[in-house]
Amino acid sequence: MTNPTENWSKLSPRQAIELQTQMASQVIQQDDLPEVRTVAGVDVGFENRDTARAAIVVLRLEDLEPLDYAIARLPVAMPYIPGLLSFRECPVILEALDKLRMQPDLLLCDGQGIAHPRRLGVASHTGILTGLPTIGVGKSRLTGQHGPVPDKKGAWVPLTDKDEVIGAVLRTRVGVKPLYISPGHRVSLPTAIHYVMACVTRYRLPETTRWADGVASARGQRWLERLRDLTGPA
DNA sequence: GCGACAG
DNA sequence: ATCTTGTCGC
Repeated sequence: MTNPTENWSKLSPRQAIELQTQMASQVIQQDDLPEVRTVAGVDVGFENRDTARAAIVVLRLEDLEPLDYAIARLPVAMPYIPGLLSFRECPVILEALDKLRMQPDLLLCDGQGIAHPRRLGVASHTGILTGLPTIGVGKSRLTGQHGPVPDKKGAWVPLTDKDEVIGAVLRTRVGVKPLYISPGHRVSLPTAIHYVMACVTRYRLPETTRWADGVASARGQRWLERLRDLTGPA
């Protein structure tokens, strides 16, 4: 009854776009976050055409060990339209966040933050809705342009739109496609890059995303067993 | 009008 | 996102 997303399914694409433009003005692109002790990753998977499943896993930043997790399922209310992803995924993401026993200091989302046509990708939108500091971690580009990224771990080049820097294209591992990092909410670009790299070990994706991906995906049972083991049930 | 287009 | 096994390469 107080869920800000409950009427989204009635929005036309044009109304959704208008709402994005409006909400984008609330995004804070500067650092405004507490001392980060825990980082969470969130991902949304689809069990079928009309059921979304969100998985969130909270890790201790220090050693990247899982501390808590939550899973939520919800009927899909909107189709996938490039640029309007958050209207499809935010409802179930909020549901999963509610179930967590421990709120994270920072949240890494699949997809873009401000690297979006109206500067309100799913990470920024989630940040505005929850107040949490967020970072967008995209596996591919939505908008913006960039030059070649040096093939060295940690190397990055700016992602720009006109004269504005909207993110970074970051090489998290040699020999693989780079990631598209952008501030979601209450985090600057340098800080976003910093924390993403702090969560990267030997894989392309940060551990936060790897855990969330594993659990949200169809073959998530395997990951769940490990989680229950490390964090306890629920 | 013609492409591009997160998950 | 999802449908899906093996396979090429560092």
